[in-house]
Amino acid sequence: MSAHIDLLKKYKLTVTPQRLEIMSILVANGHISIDELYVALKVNFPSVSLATVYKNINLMLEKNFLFEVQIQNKKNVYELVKKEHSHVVCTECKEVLDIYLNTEKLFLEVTALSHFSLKTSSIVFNGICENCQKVQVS
Amino acid sequence: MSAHIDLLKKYKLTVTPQRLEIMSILVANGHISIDELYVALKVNFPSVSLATVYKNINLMLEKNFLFEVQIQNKKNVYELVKKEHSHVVCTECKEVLDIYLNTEKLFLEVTALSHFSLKTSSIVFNGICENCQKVQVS
DNA sequence: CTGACTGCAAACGTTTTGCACGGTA
DNA sequence: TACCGTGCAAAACGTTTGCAGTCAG
Repeated sequence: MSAHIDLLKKYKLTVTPQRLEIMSILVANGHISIDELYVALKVNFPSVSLATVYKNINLMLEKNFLFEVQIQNKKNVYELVKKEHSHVVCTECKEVLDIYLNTEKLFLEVTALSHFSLKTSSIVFNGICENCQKVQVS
Repeated sequence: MSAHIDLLKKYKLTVTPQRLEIMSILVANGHISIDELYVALKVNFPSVSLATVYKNINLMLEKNFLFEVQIQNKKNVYELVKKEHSHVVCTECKEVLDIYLNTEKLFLEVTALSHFSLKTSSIVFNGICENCQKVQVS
């Protein structure tokens, strides 16, 4: 897809087949861990190395092309940078959901309390998703 | 301090000199990384091993005696479990501040949007603290 | 053609493990 | 005394690095 090519160029990243595949996998999955990405990449690039995955992830993080989400009791996951948002994680099945909150008031409150000049936030809620709630009842 | 002894017992942790010292360090520092804790422990226990630090931290996390705070571009820090709260981190000097927010409305909003049964939240704000703001201006 | 990316293997830092010894209850 | 914790050394694990060959621009 040429949209992927344009996006890579916009972020000053050389276009390689591996990178395009990484992008497709990210778009398809939303969030993905290093391991999962490596396994998924192997489908079409059987000889890809883990070093390549790490090098790309790190480069993409530096260029602010990717965002890293840290989750309790779970490996970090990575997603394409988009509008700032929060995450909800199921402690049972580990599913990660994007959630768009209006954090304006929260930022004001924290600024007033801390006197920090705030830049970003990392907000993760932990709970049990609808599906896993049903499983527990039955 | 016997309060520390009682607290360890409450969490079903055997009382040892090393653990009491870990608690004192935690109380004195608020939040601390593994390395910092190891260095601080060595002051009074020069022969303490890093393995002991890890074993204690992991045990205390399991017993919900300690809480792990994950911070972007910084090593994890650990704190004694207390009332749920959020954190503000200075991206310059890496200072970590506790902050008590009323997150009730936020929980309701997220519940409505996600249909998760929420348990906990992990909220970290990143910005520049008062001191570092002054430094930048001058 | 030049610089950047890939894949491999080795190196590195962090965390975990097994074991013998010593301390706690 | 029986169990648990400590310290040491080795092992395991995840991540990074250097290099030679290849690809992108």
